[in-house]
Amino acid sequence: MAAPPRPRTNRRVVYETLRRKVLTLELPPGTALSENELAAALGVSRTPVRESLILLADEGLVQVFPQVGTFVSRVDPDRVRDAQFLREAVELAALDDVPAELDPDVVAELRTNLDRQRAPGIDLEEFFALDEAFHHGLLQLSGHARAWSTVVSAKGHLDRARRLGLKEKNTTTPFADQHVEIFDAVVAGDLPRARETMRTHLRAVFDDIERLREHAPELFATDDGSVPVRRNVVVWE
Amino acid sequence: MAAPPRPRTNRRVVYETLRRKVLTLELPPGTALSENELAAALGVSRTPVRESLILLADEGLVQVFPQVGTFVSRVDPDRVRDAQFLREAVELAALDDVPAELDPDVVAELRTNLDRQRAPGIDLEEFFALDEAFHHGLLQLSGHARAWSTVVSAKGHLDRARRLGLKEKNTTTPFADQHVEIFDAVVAGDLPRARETMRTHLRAVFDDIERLREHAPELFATDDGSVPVRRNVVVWE
DNA sequence: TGTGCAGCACTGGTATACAAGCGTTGGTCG
DNA sequence: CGACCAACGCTTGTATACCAGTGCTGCACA
Repeated sequence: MAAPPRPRTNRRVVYETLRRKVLTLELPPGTALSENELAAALGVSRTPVRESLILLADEGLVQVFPQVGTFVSRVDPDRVRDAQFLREAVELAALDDVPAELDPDVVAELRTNLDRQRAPGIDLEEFFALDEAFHHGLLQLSGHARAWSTVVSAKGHLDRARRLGLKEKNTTTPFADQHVEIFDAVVAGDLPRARETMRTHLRAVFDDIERLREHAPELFATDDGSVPVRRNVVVWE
Repeated sequence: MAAPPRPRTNRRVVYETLRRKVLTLELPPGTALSENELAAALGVSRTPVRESLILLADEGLVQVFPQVGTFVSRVDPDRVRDAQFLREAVELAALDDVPAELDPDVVAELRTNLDRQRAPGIDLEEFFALDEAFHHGLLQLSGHARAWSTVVSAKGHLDRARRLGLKEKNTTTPFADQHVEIFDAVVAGDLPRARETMRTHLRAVFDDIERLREHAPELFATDDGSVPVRRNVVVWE
């Protein structure tokens, strides 16, 4: 038995906390993150905070400017495209490897998942969690579950764009329906339909970006090489 | 102009040094890495060393066992498979997006690259660098150059397996020939041949693994959950 | 009133000190 | 001779101190 021990170090806690807040937009793009302030707020020293920020910077979720500051990165449409390309490539390739005999446990899990996705008035974050689990489950069917973690690490910008899109639309129904269609096609062994529906499903994010850039341009990166700067603000003691 | 400043901090230097030594097998799988020893050897403090190790651990190139030690990870055949799957998915998907009109600059670069690959008695590490540049160039042709960095981060185990295979075979010619065939097919617009040759080319690594595991089992991971332990050794002062 | 410059507050990068835990090791006791 | 156990040395995790660099701020001066 090779149970991988995941010690709950402060670094892991801080990393997961910050990553969640960035992805859920609780920390909006452009927010200044001071290592000292974060450390004080989280009740730890700078060390675990700093090490977490380094990992987040490696994922592109934050940007570190030495001697200036650390900032939640703005959503970069180029990175969204890169992540979408990678994700689509992986998920379509996985569909090609789905065996004729499906793992019944995974199939059952996926059915339960899809039912929950269509619960009326579902919370947006809960839908996202189910969405992630659904796509992860599809990769499981093809025996490529472990490749999912790499995709997850790479698609931070993509996830933020999708959240922005869903918040604006305020409905998850079309996506849940597409999930059902993909699932049905996989179960039926209809590979071409599964591929085509998946491709359409994954490319939906592109429909939103341009409109979103008009609504909230401050959340998106520009290519003018500008960098954030510190601002002194009045503090009410 | 958005020139991304890449400050040459100690952390960056240490990270790149360690990563290179792990990938080139100069630091063989299983090697114990002491933060203190590395810091002393590299003439820096523990901080940049430690931060580099955290990044390498995130890539799976080293494993950190709290209060026990840090070790160069053994080549994990499962991870090799995962990375191969991801890489193949990305590179084949990129071939689908190659436009009819190729960027002449990139094409010229690729030609020069291929000539160098076939230089007699080429050094193995130089061949690897050209190999990487070749595949990166193919992604450039399809406009997905940035996705390469994600693939690079994910394929550390794969690269080490390929180096082991090439060291054993002691010839790079077949791979250079495959590169030429892929390139010719792309230039000729023969997508099916490009895809098929690429697939064969990328899957060659599987041919070696089983044989290598017999030759040098200590370089490969096992699934028995065993972890490295420290060994006190006699030192001749 | 406008302008320039010096100081200052804050940043992340690095070095160092301390804490907690594991595994060996060597001695002691049965 | 064998088994246990306590102490030690090394590990990584965390906290803290110091450093160089950056950009704002407010005063001095024209």
